[in-house]
Amino acid sequence: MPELPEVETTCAGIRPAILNNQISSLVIRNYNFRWPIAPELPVLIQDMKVHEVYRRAKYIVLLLSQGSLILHLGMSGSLRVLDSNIPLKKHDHIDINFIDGTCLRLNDPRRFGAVIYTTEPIDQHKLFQHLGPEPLSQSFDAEYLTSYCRIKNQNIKSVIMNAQIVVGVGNIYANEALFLAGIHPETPAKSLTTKQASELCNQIKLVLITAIKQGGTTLKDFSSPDGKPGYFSQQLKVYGRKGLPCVNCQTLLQEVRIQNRSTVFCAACQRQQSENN
DNA sequence: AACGGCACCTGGTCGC
DNA sequence: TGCGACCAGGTGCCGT
Repeated sequence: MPELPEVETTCAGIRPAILNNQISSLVIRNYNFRWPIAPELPVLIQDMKVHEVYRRAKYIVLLLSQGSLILHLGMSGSLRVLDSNIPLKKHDHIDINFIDGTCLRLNDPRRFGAVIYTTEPIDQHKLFQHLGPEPLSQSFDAEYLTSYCRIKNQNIKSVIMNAQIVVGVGNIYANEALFLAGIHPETPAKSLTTKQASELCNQIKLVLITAIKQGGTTLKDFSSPDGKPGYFSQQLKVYGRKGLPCVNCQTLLQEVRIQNRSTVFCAACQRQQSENN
């Protein structure tokens, strides 16, 4: 479910309810996430105040009075802000309760997500220290992307999905950005022209910004913390459209698997390059 | 060192 | 209708 725009939407949705709020209790109904949740976590964060709520890559970070709580939604996680007396749904595994009666409830059917407490500075945490720049930051630009393309023996899709190079570009938006930039996903990164890298960089930013404005992409059952769906799915041009006509040229869209992920493209609009730069 | 593939889970869909 | 096979938005880690 959640790629960067979904996490951003979630972050913005929960912030007003929990910023400067004080945690009264933590209820864990299932400890078995990607990494087992520390049994002492409720004691550790009880009575702490939330001083900041922000996103880094696809992680949501709650900066507390002491230390930070790191949340990751994995493939199927979602957070809702509600009253703590609202009945539980299936897979509601964790409640963070606040003194004003607010409850931040984590639902995650597949439990690929994570809940981690750390007292380290976030950037030094093991999960964060090798992360590349944010795609919407100025440090992610054509020159930067080109420099990585030159040294990687991989196709371009794998490069833009590599979190050490740039964070937050998941499968859906990788597919979309490559289509919008007119680049075949299997193009060797090394053969990208400067112009193509520049176009790709711009389209990655554009598609993410557009999706954030629309509240993310609703596939299956993603919804933001207030329960509203995202509307970006209506604008997907290639993802999930294998065999359907290209929105530009009507050529039937093809699918290949890259790193075992569904990769849909238009063979006419995204031609493999035969000549190098 | 760098890369490809696996693993972690549940649930939805598709074909028989 | 039922059952099994297969697929899904992420990503750290393992083996090669």
